[in-house]
Amino acid sequence: MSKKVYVGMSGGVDSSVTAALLKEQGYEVTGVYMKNWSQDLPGMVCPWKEDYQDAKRVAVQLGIPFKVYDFETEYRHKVVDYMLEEYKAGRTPNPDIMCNQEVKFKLFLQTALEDGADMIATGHYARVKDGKLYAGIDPNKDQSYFLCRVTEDALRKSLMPIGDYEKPAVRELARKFGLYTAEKKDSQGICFVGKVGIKDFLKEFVHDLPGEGDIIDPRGMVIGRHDGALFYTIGQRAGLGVGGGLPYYVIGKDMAKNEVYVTADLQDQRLWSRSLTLASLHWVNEPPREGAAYTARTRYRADLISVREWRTLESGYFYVTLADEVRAITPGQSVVLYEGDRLVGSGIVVSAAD
RNA sequence: UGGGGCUUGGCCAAGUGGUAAGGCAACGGGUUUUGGUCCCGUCAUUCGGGGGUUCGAAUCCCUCAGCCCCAG
Repeated sequence: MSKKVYVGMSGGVDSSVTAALLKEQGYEVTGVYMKNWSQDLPGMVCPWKEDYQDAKRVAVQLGIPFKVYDFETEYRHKVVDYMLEEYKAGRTPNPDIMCNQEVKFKLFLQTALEDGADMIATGHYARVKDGKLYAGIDPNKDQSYFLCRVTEDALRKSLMPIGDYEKPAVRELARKFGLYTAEKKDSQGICFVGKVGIKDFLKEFVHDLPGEGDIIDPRGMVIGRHDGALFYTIGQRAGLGVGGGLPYYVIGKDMAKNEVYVTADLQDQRLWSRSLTLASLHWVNEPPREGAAYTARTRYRADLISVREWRTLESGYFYVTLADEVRAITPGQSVVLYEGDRLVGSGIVVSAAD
C-alpha cells in the first residue's frame, strides 16, 4: 500500500513540482493549501486567493485531492506576534524560520497526520534522510537555513524532493509536467508582508511607536533623525535624508532612548565580529561533539564559515568563535551550524563579541 | 564697507576657454522564502543674479548680492 503524503502547496512552482514528483513516484498525494494570512495591507491586496487558486489548479491538473487548512489564528499568534514582539524589543527576528518551526512542521504536520496522512512534504530546497536535514543540492537556492528549528521527529515524517534538484531543473520539470505554475515568478519577502515592506507593516501593527529619535555617529554627534529605532537593524545603511559624505551603517541602537548609532567607516570594529553568543538553541539530532568540524551560516545565503571553537556557557548560552570576522551580526537572527552539508542545529543571536 | 577667499543639482564635491566627473541622499528596478547587505537605472540644457569678451565660458572681464577669513 502506497504512503499517503500531504503536500503543502503554496501556489508556487516549487511546491507544485513537489506534488507532481511525489505522485509520479507512486505516493498517494493530497494537496493542502495553508491559509496563514488573508488580510489586505495598505497598498497591497493579499495574494492568498490567487495563490490558493494556483495551488488548486495544479492539484486538479495532477488529479489529486485538494484541501485547505486554515491556520490564520495560530499563524498570527506564533509568527506575527512573535515578530512584532521581537521588533519592539529591538531585535531583528526571522519570521520564516518561526513559520517553519511552528506552523509547517508542527501544526501542519499534526493536522495532516490526524487527517490520515502518513507523511507531509514541502517544496523546500533541502534534503531529508533518516531524520537528518541536509542542504539542498543547488547551492544557490539551498533553503535549509530556514529549516534550522525543525525537529528530528518532524523530519522523519517529511519529504522534500526538490532538494535533489537545481532551480532551473525544477522549472524544467514544471514545464515537462505542464504545470499551471511553471512560469510563475518566485515569491520573496515575508509571505504576508510581501511587497508592502517590513517598515510599513510595523507601522500598521505596532501601536505604541516611539516616534522620531536621534541618529548618532561614533563621536557622539547627532547627525540626523530617524522615525523609530525599531525600524533599523544592524548593518543597515541609515538613510539620513541628507548626504555629504559616505554612507552610514547602523552599528547599534538603544530602544529606551530611541537612539540609532551609526558609523561611516566600513572597517569599524563595531560592525564586525568573530565571536557571538546564541540562545534558544535547537539541535536537530544531537548536540555538537568535541572534535567535529563545523561551519556556521550567520544569515540566509551567506558563506559558510569555519567554526574555530565553541562551548556552552553556564548561562546556557552557546558561545562560538568563527575563523573569519562577519559583518553585522544581529540580535534576533539565527546562526546555523553545519557539519559538512548536514544541518546540525542553530541558535538565536544574543550578542556579538569582538 | 581696507585687504583676501568663496558661491556648481537636496548635501559634499571635481572641473580655470570647448560644450557639467564622482560620492551621499532620494526615487525606481534587480538579486533574495526574514530583516539587512549587494547590484543596476534615474536625478543640473545648467554652474549665486545681471551684463560683456569669444566661433565657443562654470571657467576671462565688469557689476550686484550672499557667506567666510584677516585687518578693525
